[in-house]
Amino acid sequence: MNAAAYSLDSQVGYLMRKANQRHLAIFSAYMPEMTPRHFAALARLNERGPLSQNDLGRQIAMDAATAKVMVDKLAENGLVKRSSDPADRRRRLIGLTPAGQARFAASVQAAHTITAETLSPLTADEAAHLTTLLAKLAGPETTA
Amino acid sequence: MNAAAYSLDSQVGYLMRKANQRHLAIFSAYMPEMTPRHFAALARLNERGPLSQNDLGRQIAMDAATAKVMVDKLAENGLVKRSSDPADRRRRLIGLTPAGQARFAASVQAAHTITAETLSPLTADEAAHLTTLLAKLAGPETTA
DNA sequence: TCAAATTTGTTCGTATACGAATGAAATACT
DNA sequence: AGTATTTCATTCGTATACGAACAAATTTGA
Repeated sequence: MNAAAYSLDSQVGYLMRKANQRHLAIFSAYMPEMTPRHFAALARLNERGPLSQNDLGRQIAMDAATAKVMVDKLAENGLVKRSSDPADRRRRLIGLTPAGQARFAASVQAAHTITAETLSPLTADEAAHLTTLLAKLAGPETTA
Repeated sequence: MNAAAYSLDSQVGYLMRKANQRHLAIFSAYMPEMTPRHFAALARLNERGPLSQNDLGRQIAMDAATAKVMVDKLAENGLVKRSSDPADRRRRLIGLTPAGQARFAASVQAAHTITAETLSPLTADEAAHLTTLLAKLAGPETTA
């Protein structure tokens, strides 16, 4: 491997960083009041119902410390509420409030637009293929 | 668009975040002494020769403030040196030191391994296709 | 030639992510 | 039952990214 032969612009890692940057810019344009992670949390809670804080974190690929900060913020904004789990006193069950459900429902449209806009340089076939390939790269789905 | 129909696990943004997370873990396992951005800077400088600080930042997709911090650190580690541009007194030309060149040369192998490991869930054809698609998503190449 | 606009690099503030260490509670194992 | 291990949530420290505002230098255009 010759050092001169290394092409930064064709490395997956670099391309993912750039593609993700572009995506984040699109996201923030269409959904300025939330980050992708916040939206992911709402989506997951909407999909699966109340989860413990750590569980929620795992199911949207973030560690416990990060999840805590995020849940704090969502709770501040009234989108989520914590209740204690009678079966396990360590746990704090996180669930959507009505406001949280409403916010999620109101944002789904924008989320679809964001995905579409992000994928807009690709044909429909290419977009579908990319999604499939990324899913393989991303690893298992934490379906728990 | 029904809210219930929204599938987080098939959104490009979410998949890219997860894929990137996995990639970062691999990177840090094979090249613990550097971040992907630091390596990108070395690669770019190796490829194109000395660049002004802001230019370097643009060519590896980071803003001026971030580039400054990174260049400071690379300079601390002796991988890069700043010289003033006689033609433009605002500019600080950033170039690889011999140590920087050596570090880059010594890391190229690991970089290839990182890319290969990141792409390991895919066949060779799939990997090539993914790279092509990501390049389209990432936008233009700042070839300047 | 000279005023206006742009570019360069810097600093500051803010948001974000995560590893590691901790104490409390639950579970596993013997 | 009782000890060891694991899990939950929290806190602290550290690294990172970027927008915005700024002064100095350069370029543009009248």
